[in-house]
Amino acid sequence: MKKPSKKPVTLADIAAQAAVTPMTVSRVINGNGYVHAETRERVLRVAREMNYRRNGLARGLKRQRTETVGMVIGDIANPFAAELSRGVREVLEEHGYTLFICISEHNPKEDVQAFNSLADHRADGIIVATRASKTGNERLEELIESGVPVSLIGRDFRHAHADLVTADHLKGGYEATRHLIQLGHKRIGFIGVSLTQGLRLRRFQGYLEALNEHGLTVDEKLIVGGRENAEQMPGYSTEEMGCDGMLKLLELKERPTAIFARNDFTAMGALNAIKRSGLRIPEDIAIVGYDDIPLAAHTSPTLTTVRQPTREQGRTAAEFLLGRIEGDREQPRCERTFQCELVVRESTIPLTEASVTQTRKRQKKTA
Amino acid sequence: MKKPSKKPVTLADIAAQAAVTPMTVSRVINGNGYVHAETRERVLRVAREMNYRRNGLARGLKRQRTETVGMVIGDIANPFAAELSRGVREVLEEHGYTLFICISEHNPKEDVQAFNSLADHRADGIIVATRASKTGNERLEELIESGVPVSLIGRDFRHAHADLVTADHLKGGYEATRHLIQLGHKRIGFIGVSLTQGLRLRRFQGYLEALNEHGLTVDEKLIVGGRENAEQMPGYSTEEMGCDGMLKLLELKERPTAIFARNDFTAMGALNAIKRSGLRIPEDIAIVGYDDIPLAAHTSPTLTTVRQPTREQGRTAAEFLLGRIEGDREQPRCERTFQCELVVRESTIPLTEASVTQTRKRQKKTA
DNA sequence: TTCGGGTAGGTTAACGTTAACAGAAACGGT
DNA sequence: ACCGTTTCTGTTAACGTTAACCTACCCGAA
Repeated sequence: MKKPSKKPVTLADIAAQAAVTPMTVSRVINGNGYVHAETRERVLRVAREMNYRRNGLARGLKRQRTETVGMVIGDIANPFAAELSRGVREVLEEHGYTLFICISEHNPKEDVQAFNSLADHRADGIIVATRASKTGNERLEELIESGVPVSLIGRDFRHAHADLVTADHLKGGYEATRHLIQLGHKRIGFIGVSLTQGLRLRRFQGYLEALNEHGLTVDEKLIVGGRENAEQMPGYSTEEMGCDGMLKLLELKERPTAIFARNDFTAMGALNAIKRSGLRIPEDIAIVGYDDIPLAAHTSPTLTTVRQPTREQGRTAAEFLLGRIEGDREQPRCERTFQCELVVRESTIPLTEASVTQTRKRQKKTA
Repeated sequence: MKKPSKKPVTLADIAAQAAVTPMTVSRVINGNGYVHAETRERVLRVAREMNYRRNGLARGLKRQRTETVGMVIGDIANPFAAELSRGVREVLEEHGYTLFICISEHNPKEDVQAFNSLADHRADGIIVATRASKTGNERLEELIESGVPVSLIGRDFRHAHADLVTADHLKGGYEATRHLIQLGHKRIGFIGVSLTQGLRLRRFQGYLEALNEHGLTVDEKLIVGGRENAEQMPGYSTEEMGCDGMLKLLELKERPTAIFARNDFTAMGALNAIKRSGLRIPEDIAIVGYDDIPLAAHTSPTLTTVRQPTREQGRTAAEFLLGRIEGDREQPRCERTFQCELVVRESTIPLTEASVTQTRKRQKKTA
């Protein structure tokens, strides 16, 4: 006896069928208040039979919270973002919240739209993992000030009432670079930023700092790959950036002996460009990536990279957010910075005199 | 004069401030009905000053639609899913709909939860891009029958009132395999399924069909990699599956001369396992992947693979869904199957007698 | 002058749920 | 027998928005 019901079943429908008031049904569904065992059974049976589903809109409207959290991500295909979202979900689920994800495609306009959508639909809080932008930050500030709980991950933006989770990429970049320096490298290229825009990228600052502290001069020709408008270019992937950037570096008269790439995808692009040119890794050129994506352990050679505790960052951001949602929304900012860890694999080995000479020979051949 | 307002601003607040009724404010905000130009300006000014944001819950409750679409994805880090979601978003945005994404982590239970969350929050429709499962399909059927518009992508499940978009993976798998056969390969391995479970995977069926049609026997020893419970194993990535599977194949007395991998990640895992063992690609072992993810053009050697029109699938699914939402929800199923395309790159070349002998020699050395 | 139609706005009542309160019955202790 | 407490259920009034209906004015045509 199934009806091809058009309108969804409401509490009132169940109430009528079970000969009680909607309020009683509500109590049964939510399991609060006193309801006689017999009544409860009857109501539950009817609800099941009618295939009842609560109306989250009405419920949210009345209760002034939706038990829903929104997360804004720049790029859905990024394993880093994926891992973050797993951490977030783990925590939210434990507390009965649902996660809805919005994608901004690294576009500030879409960023703002995502914030608005989530705010309009009254998500109880928002986790933001997109890169900072002027318009985005402005809108975010308004939201925070209007009382929406916000938790930021790795976004270069601070607000007294928005929590913040980051990893220490300055140190991460520093240690990656120092690792190469300690292996004997003096000409270390960086792929993935333009010199003008790159200063906002912490890991790049770390690179510069390491060079300076070890008395190496920064050679602008060794810094390649950041197209200013790369983010607007659809389909211009970061591995392409790594490949293109590396090719540029290989054309130099004085080639770098080591590469620090902005992230693992860029590193993999560079890695393949190097192989394609007939040079060997790590003997001819060493390479360090960033993020330690799963694939980094499965390239050949496997990739030395910098790992950040990604899932933990997601978990922490979610915990901060829940603290704000269920506690004092006006409480001062919680902030936590995670440490990164250099993971040494096969793509970096000490630079020996032998390999240097060998490189010179090859260079002549190629030229 | 900013107030640290706790409660969000409502139409009534604006109405009071602008000396009109909430209804008039509603008309201004939504731009329908007659409102005097002066009044409109005044209301808009007040709304802006008070930083008004419509309450999507109340609005949705009253209008019985939220202009929101949910999409359920198995794995957020998958470039294929990412591209799908881009296509979906493109279309939705044109029509003023917002996309919320739920992740099921390839877990049927989470799948059902995602369906429920979206239905409870009254998304106007749901796009499902997760793998079929018993519980998932059951719940989906209930939803569809209760009138929720549903559009499926590549899910092995049919319903008279749910639209369906797929690519012809049977043919894709067939052509990938035939390509290898035409290159002269006779021992072609498949990585990524267990024989028992694999029959549901269309591309694997295509593989079997191609072998049969060309008079090659299917050797069970050449089919590896599908752990029955791989999906429940957290952190067991598909590239790991490719690597492990390949290692198993390399141990065989009679090694395959070509590999067809379930997807590009698996192929990359296999590719690196082969390199690590000292064999060459494609001379010693040829390899074909599936999906044509961006990285496939940047491995070394670049990867021969099967491309499916991913973004188009997303777009079509979204168009079907909107047709159902804005048109007749009971209309018969729309169905569209896209064709796949073999993309030949460097990882496959003709198998020559020379390379066969060479392989034999190497095999002796290794052994 | 009357009438039709466009313009400008207000009034009412829902959408589905639940917080808050209220009434009544049942129970246990003195 | 009486009173306080626990159990069970019902009533009312919101939450914020908008569809539907209604009133009133103004303007030009008949």
